[in-house]
Amino acid sequence: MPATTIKMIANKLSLSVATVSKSLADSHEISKETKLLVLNAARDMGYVANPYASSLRKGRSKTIAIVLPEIADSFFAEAINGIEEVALSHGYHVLIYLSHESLPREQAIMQDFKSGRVDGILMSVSEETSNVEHIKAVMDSKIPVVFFDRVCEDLNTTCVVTDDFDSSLQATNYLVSKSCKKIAFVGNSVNLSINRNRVNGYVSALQQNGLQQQQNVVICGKNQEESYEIISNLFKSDQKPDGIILSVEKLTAVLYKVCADLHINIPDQLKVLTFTNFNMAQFMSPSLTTIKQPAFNMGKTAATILLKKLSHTMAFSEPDTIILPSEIIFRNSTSE
Amino acid sequence: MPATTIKMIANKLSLSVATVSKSLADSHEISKETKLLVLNAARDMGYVANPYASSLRKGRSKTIAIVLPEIADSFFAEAINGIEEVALSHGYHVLIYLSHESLPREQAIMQDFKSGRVDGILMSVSEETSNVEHIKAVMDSKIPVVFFDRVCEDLNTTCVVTDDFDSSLQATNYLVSKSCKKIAFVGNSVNLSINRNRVNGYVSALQQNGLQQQQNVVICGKNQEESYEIISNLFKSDQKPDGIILSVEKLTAVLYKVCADLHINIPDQLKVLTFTNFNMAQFMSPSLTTIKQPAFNMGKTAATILLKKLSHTMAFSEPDTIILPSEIIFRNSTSE
DNA sequence: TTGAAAGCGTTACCAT
DNA sequence: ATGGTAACGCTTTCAA
Repeated sequence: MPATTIKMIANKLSLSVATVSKSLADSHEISKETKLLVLNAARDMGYVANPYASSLRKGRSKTIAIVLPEIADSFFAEAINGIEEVALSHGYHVLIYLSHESLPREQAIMQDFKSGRVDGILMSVSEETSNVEHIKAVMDSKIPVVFFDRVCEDLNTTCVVTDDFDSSLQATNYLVSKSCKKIAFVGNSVNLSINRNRVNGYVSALQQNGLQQQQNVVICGKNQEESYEIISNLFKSDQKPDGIILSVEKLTAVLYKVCADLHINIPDQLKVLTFTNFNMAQFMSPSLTTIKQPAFNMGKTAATILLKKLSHTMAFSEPDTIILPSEIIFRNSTSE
Repeated sequence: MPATTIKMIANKLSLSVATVSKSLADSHEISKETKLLVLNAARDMGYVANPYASSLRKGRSKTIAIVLPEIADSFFAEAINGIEEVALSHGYHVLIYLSHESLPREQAIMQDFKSGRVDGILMSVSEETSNVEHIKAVMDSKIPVVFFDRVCEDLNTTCVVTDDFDSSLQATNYLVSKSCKKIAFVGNSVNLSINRNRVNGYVSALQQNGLQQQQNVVICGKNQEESYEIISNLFKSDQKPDGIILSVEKLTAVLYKVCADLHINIPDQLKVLTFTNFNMAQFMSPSLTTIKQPAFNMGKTAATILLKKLSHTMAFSEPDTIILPSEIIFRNSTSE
């Protein structure tokens, strides 16, 4: 059964394709009666417009892309939910691309976008993304990009972020108030502004408390095994921490495992908190103190802004940073 | 900067568009020298083919759709990973659609596919999907559908599932061996074959152990709050269970909360296990016994089969059921 | 080996 | 209010 086309409807009703097309678009040039006729025929014949013909002709696709480092992370999963909700309600389709934290992969993905496949892009950059030429190139070809969470601050477009510096500062201060003296910060490399902000918040808090000598920023490994080694070595050094801030959700499992294996009691010997959205944190053993990002809302906000740019009710590259607050949820991993 | 077209390359090289098009497609009709010329020019000019023009002309889009109930579930997130890997490596693009467990929404999504937007569909049906006409209609329009996890068995196409019946049976037997006498099964409505299989496995195990009188299948609510009520009422009835099998990842948090609130000790007073992929189960309190589906592999397998159908190396609607085994991981929530 | 031209299904301009 | 037709950028057939 081949798809119904405008031409087939036109033939059936002895109308021109132009008239049918305009009727379907609910143009005011067309009489009420004709419109009704066309709409009914279209319904009866199961007509659905060919999006490729339409996109080709109109020069836009009603499609946006989400480019993410990964998906098995509760933050990104929730963010996609928010994005999808907005996209759907505006009749947009969503293509998803995973960079898997690889710059070459991200570059290849962006290269494809020069084709005009998507009208706009929502993006959280990969861990390796220090060079941003591939992103700039796409923006130069007039395709708006809105960053969320992992942003490129120097790229002159809208960024939707959370208050990483403040959260990190507040979290560190909290650990200090719980009498931690040697607090380590474990995260990804500081390529990304998000990580720099978190590290800076941590460092500032240490300074405020005269603990700058104890500063200890640890970069985790490429995989769970490497991270396990790195973290477990932490406890064998003379820098042995009594508090840890994790900047990566996945490290939580690793750290809990290290502690189990080395018989380190949380929170007695070590206080732990994690940047994560993960809603079962409350049922972990011990329950995990978290800095919870407004993931759904960040996705929703970023998508709303992108669509606003696409509808030209907002300047193409209006640079702007929107900060949605995270929430620190205190649980047992930080209180004895 | 408008996108480069074949025509622009043709003009620059004083060649015809036909020649350029064939060169880019690496056709044997074209001489080595010309090809090289074209390829270099294309590279220099930053040419990327317009996918909409190409799709319109060729009648296929090199795009597939994933239709899912939700994304904030570790199973689906992992499955998407598997799908994306296969799609990418074959040059396919992935559109994502969330039904949010709503049949009307799923119907609207499927309706759109009649447009030819995608070449094929990977699908896990919504909770409400008892009527499957909308899916049949798409299949009738020659767009292959491959189901994974939440399948429609009577729809005459390939399904990728896990051994739900066996896992459920084995899990139930295990609880019996741990001296549970009143085992409840809490899940979604039995619309879906996946849920029926799990329930049937549970019932069979009860029968094998002469416990059929204690059969107790509970349908959870639409949201966390409703589920909380339903589950907490369970413990106030005379059917008060000493073992629970959860068929839905999200219910784990709810059940743990109920137990905390009602001061029910897991595993002493109640043994619990959950169908989930969730990799932090080992760090929950108590650590959670899980039936872990091969999510990544299921996604990968389903995608591979779909692409095989698309490349016509496999019959369009070759019905087949591929069963990948789940793994039961025994932890403290089921052993005192 | 290369090129001209038709056509994919739609939209939009210009007539009528 | 309706219709003819060109054009979007590409692929493919056929001719040179």
